[in-house]
Amino acid sequence: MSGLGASRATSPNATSPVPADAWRPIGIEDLEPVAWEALRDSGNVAVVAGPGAGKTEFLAQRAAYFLQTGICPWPQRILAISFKRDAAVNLGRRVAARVPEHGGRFVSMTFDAFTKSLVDRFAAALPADWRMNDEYEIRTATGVEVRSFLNDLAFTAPQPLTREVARLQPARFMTDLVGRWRLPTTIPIGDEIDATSYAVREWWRARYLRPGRPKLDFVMINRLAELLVREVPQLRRALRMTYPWVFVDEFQDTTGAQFSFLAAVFGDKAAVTAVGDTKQRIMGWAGALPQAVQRFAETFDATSYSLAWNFRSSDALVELQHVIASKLEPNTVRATSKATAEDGHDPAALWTFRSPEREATFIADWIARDIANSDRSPADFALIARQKIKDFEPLFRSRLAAHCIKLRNDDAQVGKMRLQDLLKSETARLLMGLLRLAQHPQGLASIWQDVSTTLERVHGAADDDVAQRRVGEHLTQVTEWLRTWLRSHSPVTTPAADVVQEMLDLVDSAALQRYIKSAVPGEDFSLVTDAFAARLEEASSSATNWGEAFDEFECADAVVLLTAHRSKGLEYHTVFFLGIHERQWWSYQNDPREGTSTFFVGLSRAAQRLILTTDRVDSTGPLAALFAMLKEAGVPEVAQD
DNA sequence: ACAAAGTGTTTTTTT
DNA sequence: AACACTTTGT
Repeated sequence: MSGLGASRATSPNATSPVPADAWRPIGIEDLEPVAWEALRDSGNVAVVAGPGAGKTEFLAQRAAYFLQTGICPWPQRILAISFKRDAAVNLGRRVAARVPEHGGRFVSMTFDAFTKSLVDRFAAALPADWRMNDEYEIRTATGVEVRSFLNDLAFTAPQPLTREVARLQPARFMTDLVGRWRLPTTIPIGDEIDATSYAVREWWRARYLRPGRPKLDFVMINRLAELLVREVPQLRRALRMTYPWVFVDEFQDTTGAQFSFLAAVFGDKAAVTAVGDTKQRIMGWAGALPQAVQRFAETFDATSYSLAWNFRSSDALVELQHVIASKLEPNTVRATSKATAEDGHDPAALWTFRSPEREATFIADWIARDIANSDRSPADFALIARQKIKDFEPLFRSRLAAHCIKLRNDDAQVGKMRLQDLLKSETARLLMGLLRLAQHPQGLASIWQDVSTTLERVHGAADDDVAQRRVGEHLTQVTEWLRTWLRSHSPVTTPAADVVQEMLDLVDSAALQRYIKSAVPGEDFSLVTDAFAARLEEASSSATNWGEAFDEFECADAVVLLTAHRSKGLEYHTVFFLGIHERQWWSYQNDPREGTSTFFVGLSRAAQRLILTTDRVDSTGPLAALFAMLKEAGVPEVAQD
């Protein structure tokens, strides 16, 4: 079997292996002693690591170690699985930068991309009862669809099951029931044992096992992939041979379906490295297993390692984080801060305000003053809230604008996308790169590099000098044309859609679309270009020149406003955690564990300063536990009115 | 026609 | 908890 990986591997004699004990980390000073142990452990490994421990960096170094020492010899590969596309791309890039000569043997993709690729390639090998009669379509069932399905089923279910079927929870149906149901090789007719199996089988009948196009969502694709690897031993063997090493990032977010898939493919014979932090599990409502990391260690008989260094936060903030971490996991070891401590300011405070307006004004003034008195820039500050980011945006935008400081709402809806996703998409990066090159007459080397690398891939010129030169010349021309075009069009009067169209006319947009489809599957080309146009329209409406419009589009140097969920994995010098009150944290009492984790994730983004805000410190209300933790950590309360 | 009562949503990922 | 939206009752 060939071509299981996404990219081609480099030839075997590109480099000679480095002896294992002579190997040194690349691009970083050193690793902590426990990380060294975990890195050298070639079995199943569970790495537990808190905020700022450098989980992704650890995986990148472990990959470099395996590839350079020949522990993972050519042509074998490492498979890295992440949950978010963005995380998969970041990890892939990091490894490619560390070990370019082996980059092709590090395959980094999302869980869903991996399972879908298996179903797409090997659907013909599915057992007869599960064979697809037509091309499937991806349709995620809405809550309403699931609810009405279960409602109807309660009436049609056989007598002894009706009561139980009626009691099934629609919200948990897909993740917990469909997700954990292993598809039987042959579908039994009648004789249902229990309500769950009956309901799930009927779900498959209604969406998949029926005439017409099957409707699948990612949970169902996962189940088909699990059935494939369970039923087709050759496929299982091929996967294990191709990928003797498997990395899974953010393991605490693993769902039941994903866990059982991993066990089915790599349960033995492959060495799986799971990295995660149970204390940062904030996706439980989306089906994340409660004890995924612990279960992994047990099921895969993995050796556990706990990283204890924190490269992000000052010692005082690590101490504060430890108080909350201990509530989530009583045996947590206090991390050691490896961040350079700054002095001159208090590490943490809880501010109370009488009104949202006063809060926004005070904080905007405070940020402006802090920037004026330091070498910090707006991008060093983040405003984090639990939810309803929309409510904060106008207030803070206007107050910050008074000091000429921009605000970027990463949670904002742009067309059919979120701003954070748009700014990170491959297509948007390329389009903005082209505009920037056209804008700057002398050109920016890094942007040129970025754009031309992408265009080389678009035109399949990666290993061909002549074709590369042609792409380079073409880019010079495109840049010139675009520059002339922009000169003759004003940002205020030109519809942004025309700018996008002009660019797509200048580059080979068909080739670009094909490239995007193969390189970043899941990135919907027209969705991104529409969102790009919408954002550019907004950004250019008040701009006096194109440069200003592009700055406004990217908002690279701006105070960032985002949800605690969206802030996961990010860090800022100063974090304002807004709205520690019941209106934002109404769901806290439904699930205090997950609520505390969300709190922990948000506040652990801060490197040097953390300021929490509320309207009233209510030490007896529903959020008493949160305020008590802050009190225990010695966070001073300051009434700012 | 309008008010009262009921329901859904909020945090979000994946091709 | 608080809001937006829909259904029901007079």
